Amino acid sequence: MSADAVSLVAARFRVLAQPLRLQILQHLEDGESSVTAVTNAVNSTQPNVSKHLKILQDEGLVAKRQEGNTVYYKIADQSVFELCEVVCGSLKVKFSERSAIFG
Amino acid sequence: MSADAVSLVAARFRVLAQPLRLQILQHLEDGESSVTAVTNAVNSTQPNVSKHLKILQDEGLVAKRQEGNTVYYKIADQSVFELCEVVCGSLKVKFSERSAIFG
DNA sequence: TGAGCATATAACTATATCGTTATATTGTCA
DNA sequence: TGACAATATAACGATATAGTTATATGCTCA
Repeated sequence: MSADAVSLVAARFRVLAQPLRLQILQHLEDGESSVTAVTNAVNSTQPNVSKHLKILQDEGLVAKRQEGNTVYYKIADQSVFELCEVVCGSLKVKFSERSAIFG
Repeated sequence: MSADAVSLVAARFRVLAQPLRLQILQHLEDGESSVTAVTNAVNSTQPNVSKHLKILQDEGLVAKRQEGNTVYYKIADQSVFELCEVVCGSLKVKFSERSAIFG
């Protein structure tokens, strides 16, 4: 993998390296949702959620659709959930190994 | 996924969200390597590489072995490469879609 | 048209992270 | 033992990011 490719991969990971953004993605997994609905679901403020949604959109992970004056966001890239599953599997191993150290 | 789990998953992504750390992992994919060898391979400084290796080890992604006064690191979690492949596939789609916008 | 709602943006603060330089630690070997 | 080599740690400066508050934009409907 070239240095440029490595940077882009790192950038993708950085977008995912935020608990709130993961929560937003998790919420959107249930289907498209307005900004207000997302805000309530993740228990944050509207401007903060709006900013995070923009970051997710720039990365191509979500897409938006406007209807009247409300904007609906939805998942645009299912790979996110595949990534989370791989990480969860790895973390499960990691912590069970460390737990085993104490018998 | 619980809020605690989300935080741990985000932390894993954060560790991977660093070009230099990805380069280090990429180098270690070829087999175990001393700190000096890694330092040369990724073209950085010894203290910087040492610090990044510690972060990778704390996350369980690499393991170390000491022999004399040189320390050898190796990959301890192959899931890293699976993650990179998934991301690469996703980025390929993302950029080809954006490229298509311009015909 | 103008009031009100939904969303986006701007400005700011606080915190975290990267890389560097300097130094400590630990092991080898003459 | 003492000098040197390999690695780790400490301290620091610079940059980036998250969250907040305030405000702007844009749509709807009375």
